[in-house]
Amino acid sequence: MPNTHEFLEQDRYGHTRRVYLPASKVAVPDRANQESAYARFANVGRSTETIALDCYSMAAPSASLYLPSSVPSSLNTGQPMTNHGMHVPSGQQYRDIPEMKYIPSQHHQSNGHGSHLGQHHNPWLSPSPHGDVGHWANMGNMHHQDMKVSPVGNMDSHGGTLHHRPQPHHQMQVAPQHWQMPPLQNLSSLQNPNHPMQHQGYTMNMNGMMSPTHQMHHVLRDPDHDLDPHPPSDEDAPTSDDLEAFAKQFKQRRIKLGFTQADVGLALGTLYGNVFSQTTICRFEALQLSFKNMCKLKPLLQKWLEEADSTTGSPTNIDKIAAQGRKRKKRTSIEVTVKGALESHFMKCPKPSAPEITHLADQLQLEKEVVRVWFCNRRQKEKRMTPPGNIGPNGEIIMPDGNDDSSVNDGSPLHDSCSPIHSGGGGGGSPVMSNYGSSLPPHSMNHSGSSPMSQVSSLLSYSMGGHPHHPQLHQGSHTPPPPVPHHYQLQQHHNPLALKHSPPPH
DNA sequence: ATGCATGAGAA
DNA sequence: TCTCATGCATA
Repeated sequence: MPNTHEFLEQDRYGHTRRVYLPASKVAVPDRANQESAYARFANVGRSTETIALDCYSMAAPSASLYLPSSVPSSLNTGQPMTNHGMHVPSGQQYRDIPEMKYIPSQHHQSNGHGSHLGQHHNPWLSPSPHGDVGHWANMGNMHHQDMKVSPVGNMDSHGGTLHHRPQPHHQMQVAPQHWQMPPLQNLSSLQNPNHPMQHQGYTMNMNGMMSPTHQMHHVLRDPDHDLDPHPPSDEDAPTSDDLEAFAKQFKQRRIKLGFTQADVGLALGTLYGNVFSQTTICRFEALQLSFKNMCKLKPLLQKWLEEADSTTGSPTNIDKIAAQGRKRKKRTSIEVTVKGALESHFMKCPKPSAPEITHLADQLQLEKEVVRVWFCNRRQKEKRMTPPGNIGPNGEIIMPDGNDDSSVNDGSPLHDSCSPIHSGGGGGGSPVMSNYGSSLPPHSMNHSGSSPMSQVSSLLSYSMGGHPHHPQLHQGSHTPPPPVPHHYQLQQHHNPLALKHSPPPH
């Protein structure tokens, strides 16, 4: 194969595969902005809605009957769909680049960023059919009993009430968007429009919506049909590949059908009694959920997809649930520099003790709680983003640096105490995501002016000098990471190319 | 799409 | 007090 490049690709779950790409495809994507951790999926990237819009124009006519909330009125007017006038991120036009995922980095690093390092623990690795995963996966129907959010319970889970619309739902209201007025055709069969409380799903089980006629669809019979070319395992214990494939396909279908992530989340509630947020759907598509979580959601989404696929043209009663009002602590915005310090600290000690947290909080002038939560989230993020083991150029599995804290992500409890805040301890940090992302803004380095800043500075310098065992991309060797300037995470995702630009080992 | 937050359940 | 699933709010 003359003009073909061969790559070893490692999926986020740690599986490797060989990939051949025509040289012509091996080019730097012009979507340098691709920020998803899983940008490798052509469509799994940014601008979901943008894509949706673009795709919408291609959607079957019937799709218009659905008029998802995200579809601009122009559609109704029968105007051609173009990006004009829509919020299409500048210069970012969706193009169906089917295999952007194969654009490798210099180090066979196919993964946007996560690929680094190995972690012992990998929730993503082969789920045991009898383990959690199996449990979830086998839920088949996914009854609410297993869900935290029970059909009824979820109503108040946020301290709010469900406002559902008594009327026949054919107006997916997401907001007062009058332009979307799906035709009533068939509505009658959907449900009794007169049933004020047919809260589908909430007070009963899923299914409070599809008309029998719709349910009859064969699709329901054969879940795998046309969904996943992958074999059977799907329902029982999805493999990481299954999940990956499904997520990808799900997204594509969803988009083609013209639904937004939010639509889906709500529909799930309507259909099966479990409402999910846009966030969750988004994360599912981006494979940013835990393996177990993915397994849990998959059947639901699969079902939804089947329904949606089989009912195109007829309106589902996608009720929107009014945003619940609950007092939530206002989201604190942590300064970049401070974040850098936290990140730095995290590298050395992903699981600081209470006193350490307090100390840190003091230094950074943050609430202790904020710091605590930050670490929790950071750990969580780490788990989600960190693929299992890294695969070297030769295909061998690279384990995390011996030197470090294997506690991270190995499923076992993290070491409780990372050495105190003092330098020296060669980092037990975690091989974290593409810290190659972007370097800290210049200003974060110099000037140590006021309080937190000076503290930050010291923290920074500390970690820098101390060879943050920075982990990322040990591409294929155990060789100690090159002295990289503290690239705190800072948006690894925002610049996938950064990875590609990372200094070659040699 | 993602950062910070909440709350349930487990340790 | 942690992990985990999840979501509001926001970039």
